[in-house]
Amino acid sequence: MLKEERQQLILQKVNRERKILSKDLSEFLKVSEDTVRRDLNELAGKGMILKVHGGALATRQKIYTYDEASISNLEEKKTIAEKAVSLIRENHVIIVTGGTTNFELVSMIPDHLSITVYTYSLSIAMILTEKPNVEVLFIGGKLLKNAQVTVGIDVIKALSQVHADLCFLGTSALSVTEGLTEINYEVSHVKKAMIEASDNLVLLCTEEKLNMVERYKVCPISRVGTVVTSLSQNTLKRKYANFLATGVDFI
Amino acid sequence: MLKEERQQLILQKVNRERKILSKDLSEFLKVSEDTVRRDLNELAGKGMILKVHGGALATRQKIYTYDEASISNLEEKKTIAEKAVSLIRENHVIIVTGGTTNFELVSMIPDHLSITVYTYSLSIAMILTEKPNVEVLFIGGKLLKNAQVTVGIDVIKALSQVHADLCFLGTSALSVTEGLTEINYEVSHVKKAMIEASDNLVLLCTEEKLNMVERYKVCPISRVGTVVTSLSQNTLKRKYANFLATGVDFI
DNA sequence: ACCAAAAATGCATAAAAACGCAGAAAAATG
DNA sequence: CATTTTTCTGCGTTTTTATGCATTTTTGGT
Repeated sequence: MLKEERQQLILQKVNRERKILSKDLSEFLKVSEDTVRRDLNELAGKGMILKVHGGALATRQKIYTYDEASISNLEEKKTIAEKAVSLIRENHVIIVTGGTTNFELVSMIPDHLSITVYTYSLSIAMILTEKPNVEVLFIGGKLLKNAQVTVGIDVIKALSQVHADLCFLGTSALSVTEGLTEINYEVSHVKKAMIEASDNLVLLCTEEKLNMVERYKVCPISRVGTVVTSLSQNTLKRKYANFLATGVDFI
Repeated sequence: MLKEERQQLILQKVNRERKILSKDLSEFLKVSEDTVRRDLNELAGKGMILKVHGGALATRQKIYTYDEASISNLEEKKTIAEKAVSLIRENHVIIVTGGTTNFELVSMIPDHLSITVYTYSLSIAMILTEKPNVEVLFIGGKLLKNAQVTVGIDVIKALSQVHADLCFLGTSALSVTEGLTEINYEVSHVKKAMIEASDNLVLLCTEEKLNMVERYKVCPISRVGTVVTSLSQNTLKRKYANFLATGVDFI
């Protein structure tokens, strides 16, 4: 690997994750920590990163992909993503919505895994360009500016032509009685279409979304195949027995 | 093999594979590494590649963020973008391809301007989410990972339903005899469809792309409405009279 | 203040680049 | 057409660069 190539990778990783350890870089790039340090020194010399003891920090503040430092409950979301990624099998066709939990999910897809991903989120698509064996199909339509996802009739029509094994939905709110609900009207329709297009529905759900209800209905809880949370089975039994009683698979 | 011929091959290979080793080039071209290095030095002198220890990298990198530091010929591109943005009128429907020059163009769209933009580039779409009065329609399809644009039959089909006032195309290569040509086969097809969908074709073209030819034909020069360069009319007359003779409007 | 981890330093080695040169080929010149 | 000049290319030599390892120094936490 060329030195500049390596430095580009470092820069990319630092800017994405806000911070990075020399040790991790050394392992990731398969070079000695010495070399990593030299690279970090050069990049820091150009002001492209901030070198600190043990690694480096990003200097750039404005980034368009998600900035992990600004994701709330990052650890919880990483736990969820880790569980969720284990549901994906070689050659699967999956649909992924937007949101920070799904962002962690696609970041964790291993390099060797060959799958096809449909998505309507710009940031998710960007991350996926780095996965060598993932075929990405972007669902076009009207761009919703705040969420950076496409919506509208074009999206629904495109989804009607799709057949996926799994659908990973970010969750706005989940309740036993109202099922899955959504803040945004247009997004609720797109999610319905995504569910229609998939054999199996997986919800990525942080604890704060449980027992919540939003304005627009997406689907009843019976339609959900699997809910992925960061909670242990014990905690679930203790605090969320009402969900377990619905028969939906919680992992 | 002619020197020029060899350098064309190098350029192609670098742009296609993003990086290349001198050693591999030497073997591939059946010349000494010395000669390869001399070629790389010449190309790097013209800013067409980035020469590094062990080989070379493409100057055209992925744009993840609005990181102006990594854009080559930034000033030239800003000049071009400034001229180009003045062609846009209130309520226009425009199509924009990818590339760094278009990136500058959309960045310069004033906040008050109400227009509709079709694009197939993730980075362009991301920038446009910041423009309050721009309606963005993203053209979905298979994602080309290095360029971060969508291609394929879905893109062509979607474009067949579009009617735009203006089409701003980034330019890979422009010559009087071969017209507009493109490095990537799939992109060449998408560009054809974009041209079909528009009343008026505008090329954003840095000087280094003039009198160059790539493998895949997009359209003859007669189909081009306006070419936007950073050059003055005087310079154009002096150095590029052959283009002016075609009757195409150069600004 | 002590200790483990991280960083700097010096050194060795291999790879790549630069340099100078020479011969062959191509282009220019009279 | 002959010959002079220029360009192109490869080779041997020297210089520079990149990288890892061993050793010493610094740092930050407890």
